[in-house]
Amino acid sequence: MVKFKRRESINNLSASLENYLETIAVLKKEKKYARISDIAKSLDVKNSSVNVAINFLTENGFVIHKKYGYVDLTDQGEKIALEVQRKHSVLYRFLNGLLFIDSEIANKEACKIEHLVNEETIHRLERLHSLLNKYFLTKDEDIANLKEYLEKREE
Amino acid sequence: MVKFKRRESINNLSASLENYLETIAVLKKEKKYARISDIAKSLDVKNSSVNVAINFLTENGFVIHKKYGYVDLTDQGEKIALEVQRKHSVLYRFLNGLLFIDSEIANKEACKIEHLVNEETIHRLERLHSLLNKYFLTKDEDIANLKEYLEKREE
DNA sequence: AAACAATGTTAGATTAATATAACTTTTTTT
DNA sequence: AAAAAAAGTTATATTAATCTAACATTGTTT
Repeated sequence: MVKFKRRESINNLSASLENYLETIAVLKKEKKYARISDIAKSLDVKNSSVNVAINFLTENGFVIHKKYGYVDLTDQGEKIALEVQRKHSVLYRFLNGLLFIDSEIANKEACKIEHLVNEETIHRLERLHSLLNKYFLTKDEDIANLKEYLEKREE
Repeated sequence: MVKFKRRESINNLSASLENYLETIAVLKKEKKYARISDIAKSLDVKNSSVNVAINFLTENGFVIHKKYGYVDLTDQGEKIALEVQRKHSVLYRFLNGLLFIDSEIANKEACKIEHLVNEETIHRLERLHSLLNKYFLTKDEDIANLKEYLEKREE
């Protein structure tokens, strides 16, 4: 059994630990609570792995968890979960809604990128997307043309 | 001493191993050859770490290296190095040249993202960038306006 | 060519993240 | 309420990637 330690990423948490927080937030929204096994199922890892991570997150003030009980986020944990969710959402919408990347792939890529880009980058990506939507993609025709252009390979 | 194994990422190589290949390609372009210690310096890791990685890459046909000699890429290794370099370049130009992210940060983010996005995503990002350059960012004024818009926080 | 410096290699240790397997607690079923 | 199932916990093992430290080889200087 190895203890987790803090690492890179904005809040000093590893991608893996950020994922645990994000997943707890999603589960809480979906079913009002998050159990160890729910988290394990969502992330496709074993209960024991979740346990180790949750112990670390508990000891460091990101989640609340007493033995055999539900897992909850502290304010600090929730703040990070929300930040990661926002990054995911902006990235997903950019990839799927503007670049027309297949939704499953867009989701997977967003999942990975969300842990390693700065908030400022996300902000500017979001601004670019909304600027284009507002001024250059007002008609269905514009959108169809963009899609066609992006998919083209030759030239 | 632990053996490397193949993992995710397009070509089935981990981000770390892709980085070694990319670095070798860069060094070869810069100084015509790549030594273990050059690679270590570039990646800010120790010689011994480079050695372990290079042994794995040699055994699996990505690089050529005999004891105490220079490191070279096989065709297979070079192919991957070029792909990663292309991803880096598209990502960097998008982040720095279109989103106006500070060049050092843009470079760091490109370095991380380059190992986990599909070629198709890179292609579309490049197409979007060149489309915008061609039709909507022809005057210096347009570019300045975009920069201002992207940086804005309110509203 | 001997001495020294630089570079490269190897073995073993460490870290983060995961898994397996045995065990405990809680929940559900009968 | 006893038995069975489900969920949670713990210890130990494994993997990728790195490090330290000892050692070997090569290159450079005198």
